[in-house]
Amino acid sequence: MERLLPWLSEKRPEIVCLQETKCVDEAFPREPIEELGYSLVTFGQRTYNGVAILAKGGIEDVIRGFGDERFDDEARVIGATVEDVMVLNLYVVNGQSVGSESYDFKLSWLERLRDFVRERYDLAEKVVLLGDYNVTIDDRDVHDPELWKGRILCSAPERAALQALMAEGYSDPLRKFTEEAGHHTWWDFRTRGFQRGRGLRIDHALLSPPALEACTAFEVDREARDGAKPSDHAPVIVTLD
DNA sequence: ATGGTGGGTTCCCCA
Repeated sequence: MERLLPWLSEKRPEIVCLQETKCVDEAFPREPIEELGYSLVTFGQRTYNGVAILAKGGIEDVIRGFGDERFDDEARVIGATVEDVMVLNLYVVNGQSVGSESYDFKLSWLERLRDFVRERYDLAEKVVLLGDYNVTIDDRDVHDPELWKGRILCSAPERAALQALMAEGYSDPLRKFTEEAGHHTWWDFRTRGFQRGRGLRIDHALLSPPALEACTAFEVDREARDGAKPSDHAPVIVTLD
């Protein structure tokens, strides 16, 4: 909250999606956010996971989870409509390491996400599928592709699962503006990755065709990753006209 | 192949 509130005041985004809130809904600190003119919806649990949507406009048609008991005991999905934009906010399973039980769960989870998206959303609408995907799209998202080759966040099956979602009709807006590598969104605390400039791009905002058409800017707010007690992620800011 | 840092809870787990 010490970092979010000043950031909200400075940037004033229309919609903000949070992941890893690690907080039950009853305990969520709503008032300081509402005082800044935002309404919010949350889907949280103690210690792990948790997602929230904040918006200056009205938040409607809220959904929590996939509606599938195999996945919904972990609070990783919240969706809503804000004006003409349908938002799905995701905290994708990390997967720990390639071949682990958690990794298999991650691949199943991504498959379920694809089915959910196919069932729920109309590609003729402005749809934004965003959040911490815990997957790099390709090697341009990796500071050192040789080092990361085949590892968690970069393995071929994870990327294939993300590609399958994108193949439903959702595009990475960064590639509307540039083909260059970089634009990292996450840096590991353990290796002091941010200080060393060794990051990954694992946070994405995938857009339906009308949303992509309306998209006029893409930015990673690296400043928000700096300073005292930062998140290990930097916010991705996508502008739709 | 390993460990490093950080947060939150419990003396360990997850990222």
